[in-house]
Amino acid sequence: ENTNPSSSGSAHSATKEPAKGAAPNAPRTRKKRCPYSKFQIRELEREFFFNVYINKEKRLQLSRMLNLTDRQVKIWFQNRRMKEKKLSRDRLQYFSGNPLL
Amino acid sequence: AVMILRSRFLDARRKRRNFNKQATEILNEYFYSHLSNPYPSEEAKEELAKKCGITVSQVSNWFGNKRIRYKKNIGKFQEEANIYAAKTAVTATN
DNA sequence: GCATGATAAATGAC
DNA sequence: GTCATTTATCATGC
Repeated sequence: ENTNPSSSGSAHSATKEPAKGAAPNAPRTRKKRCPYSKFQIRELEREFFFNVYINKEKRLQLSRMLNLTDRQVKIWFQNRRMKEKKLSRDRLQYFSGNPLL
Repeated sequence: AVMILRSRFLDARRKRRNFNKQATEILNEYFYSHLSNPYPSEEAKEELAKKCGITVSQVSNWFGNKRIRYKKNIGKFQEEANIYAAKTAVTATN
């Protein structure tokens, strides 16, 4: 259910989207947000369960397996850590501010 | 009982509810009276959250959505912009 | 049928 | 690295 746009002809183009060498005035178009597939999420979550911080090696391995760039996996773990922190904050606020139990 | 509360908490997003009119009023007042820089500080967010009866995260979400949706279609918000501009102008003169 | 609140990718400040 | 944010997308309200 996820046709990755990064696989435009080659799945091994390592980590960059804008060509830096040629164009000096690069408009630097922001990469469009593309939701990840269920399979990609499952694998990312699985690794996140084992360690919130991922190694560089495992990161490269995961990125190849999921057809994502190394940068995308890194960003995903950063956002996932922020999500976990927010969930903890909301949990705390929810269970402390209300007279339940 | 705890499980019910917990499950309801976990998918709280799935069942979003609109803010009451008073809260939206307060948020819009702040937004249009700071239209040149609609970025409330952390303290301002906490105060808005308290006055609106919502969380700080909800205040951040509201301003994030409001900023981009306003920027994307200023014309659509022109009417309510004038309303709140007049409202804040009245309160400023009083 | 869009308006609206919350979340998911992606960027940039620091 | 964290973290506020931008942006698109999701899910719901009405």
